[in-house]
Amino acid sequence: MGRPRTAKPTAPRQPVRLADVAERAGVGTSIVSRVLNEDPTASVRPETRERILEAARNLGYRPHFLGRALRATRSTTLALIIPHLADTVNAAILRGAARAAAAQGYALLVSDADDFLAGADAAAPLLLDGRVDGFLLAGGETSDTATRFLTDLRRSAIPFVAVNRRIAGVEPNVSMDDALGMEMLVRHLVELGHRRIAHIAGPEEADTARRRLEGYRRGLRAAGLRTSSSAVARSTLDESEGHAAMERLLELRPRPTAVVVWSLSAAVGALAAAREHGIAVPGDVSVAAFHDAPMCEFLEPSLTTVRMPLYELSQMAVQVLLDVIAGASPGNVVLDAPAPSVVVRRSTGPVPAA
Amino acid sequence: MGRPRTAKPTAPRQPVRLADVAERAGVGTSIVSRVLNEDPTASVRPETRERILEAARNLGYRPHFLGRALRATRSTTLALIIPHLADTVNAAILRGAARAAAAQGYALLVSDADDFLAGADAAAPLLLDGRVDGFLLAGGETSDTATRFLTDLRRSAIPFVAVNRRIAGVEPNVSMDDALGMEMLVRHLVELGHRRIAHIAGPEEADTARRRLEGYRRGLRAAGLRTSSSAVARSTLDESEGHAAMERLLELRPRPTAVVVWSLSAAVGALAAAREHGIAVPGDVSVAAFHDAPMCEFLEPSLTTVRMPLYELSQMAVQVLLDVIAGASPGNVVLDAPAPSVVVRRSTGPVPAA
DNA sequence: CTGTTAGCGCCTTCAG
DNA sequence: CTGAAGGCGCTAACAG
Repeated sequence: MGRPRTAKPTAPRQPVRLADVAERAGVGTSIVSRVLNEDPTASVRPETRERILEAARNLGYRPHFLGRALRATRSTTLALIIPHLADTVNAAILRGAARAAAAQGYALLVSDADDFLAGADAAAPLLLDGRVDGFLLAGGETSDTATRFLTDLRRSAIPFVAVNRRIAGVEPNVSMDDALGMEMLVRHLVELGHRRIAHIAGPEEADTARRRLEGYRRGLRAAGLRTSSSAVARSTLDESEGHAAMERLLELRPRPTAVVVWSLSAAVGALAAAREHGIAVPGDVSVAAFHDAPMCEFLEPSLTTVRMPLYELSQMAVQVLLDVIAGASPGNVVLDAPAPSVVVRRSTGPVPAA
Repeated sequence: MGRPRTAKPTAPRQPVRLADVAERAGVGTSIVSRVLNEDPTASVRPETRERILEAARNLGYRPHFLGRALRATRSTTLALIIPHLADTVNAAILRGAARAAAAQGYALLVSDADDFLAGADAAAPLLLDGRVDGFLLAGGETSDTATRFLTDLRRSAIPFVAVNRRIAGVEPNVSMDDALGMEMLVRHLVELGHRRIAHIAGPEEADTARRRLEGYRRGLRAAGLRTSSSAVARSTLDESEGHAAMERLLELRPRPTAVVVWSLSAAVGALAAAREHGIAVPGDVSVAAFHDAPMCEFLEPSLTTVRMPLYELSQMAVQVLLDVIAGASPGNVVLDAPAPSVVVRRSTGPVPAA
């Protein structure tokens, strides 16, 4: 009776369903549901409860995700849209988010921002149909497709949180004090006696890049240095662009005695450029970079950086997103702990004598 | 009538459902479904079809994922379990998988292997309940929890594919010829005249490490070098371990004139170790690493590597997984295109005179 | 204390 | 050519 149809090749789709447990325990499905979900409002005779639990155990029952999600109109799934997964920084964000989400019982869908937003027609719909309870938007770039996606997203009323990205009208967001981090790096150099401090900045469109540039300028002003004396070269995350930017800065006369770089990867390129041109680091020019990683210790020379609380950032973003999903309307969050810290290594030193 | 209950704070859960479209078009839900899904078996009066399409457009209808998935008992979702997301190699796998999955209309769930397998009690159940159509298992490590998870997985009959990981009984898997890549690296060094070629190998438990070690030995044998003369130091993916391993190798007498390293990150540490000990690369010792990345160009010295088809690997893995889901039983796949290629940079050179 | 019932949103026979 | 109805697996309201 349970499953007729002699031996048709059609296997039961779900090995064991709630109803199977109920039948086995000789009760109705609803108590089974309540017992298994530990519904506190329901009181069940200990004996029945035991029978149910045992039946479930024997049958190896596991609630079917889709059935439950459909019923609850909640998918317990979050999506992270993130660019440049190969970059350490973004990898850290992904890892933090995955962990935080898992800790709260949520699964995490990942989509490459470039693909996702570029092929907005193909990928985006995938996620916009109740598949996901909320979005984490990482990455600082603004593009047409990104904006279009945001419009869709807002219209769809799916909660979202921007991570490390402050864009007018995109709220809430969770970010760090990038400006402060950069300012601290500048201060470190100022304390070493540097006055001509240049900056390899990121693309204008990246708001993290803008905030770091601002921190750089603030650092100069705080030291009483005219920002007009500042030298800024643009780069992307690519090592090769950092390399090219550094070459431009090294041609300036008078030459800067220190360079702060907006990203680790660009700094790797910058170090190489100095080397190739016979410029000693830190003998002739000091170099410092934004964001820390294990690798920094092993570069030549080892690289002074400012370490930012990336992991906490991403944990916090998940938390805020879950709050939004729960109905809260938190404002923007700027993480202030742990504070950025300068990790001094060999790439920065006193101003050269000359 | 459509939605009574005056103005209760309960908003309609789904903005617009199939039924809404049907009502608007003045038809039944079933034709709407067929039209929207372009069911070829159904013939619909062009006029009705038009009315339906227009209604859907006007209302901004989008099929609800959970409803559809429940009905189809398919979630069009894949999960990737992957370790060390911060590592370039794994980032590449993730990216390839995300892209390939998206291209096929699948979403990709990501879970950190360490967390996932460690907290098998917490995270794993999340994915084992119809939430996911198949698993991609990346990473070469074998651990108790990993094995336990595999057992669960097999029992649950959810399709899976191992990526870049060959473990007895875990099939199908999609992998590359790591041994060949390593052998090519050794051959490159042999052609430069090296005879004392050492190896910084990965952990015994990592099967990629084992295969690379095997390739290293094969390379020596092919050159008529006694593998007994080989020197192998163990390391992990950490730069610091690569550093330590290199120091051990540099103490050997006679000292090796070349070192091939099982991973990029370990090689970064190895380069630093040589530098610190005043050993010139490639003047005194040549260094070459497995796997390529943009960064390699900018290290000091720039690093000779072998480039492996990681992107293709991961694309292929998705394809194979989808085949399995579709009912095929493909065997193990070893990717042979594009073939590994040695990228010669400055870290390898002729044998030192002495 | 426990069972019945009514859907969540969709697709798909089966009738008309 | 189109509509009505049933059910994917689960939970929650309402009866007993």
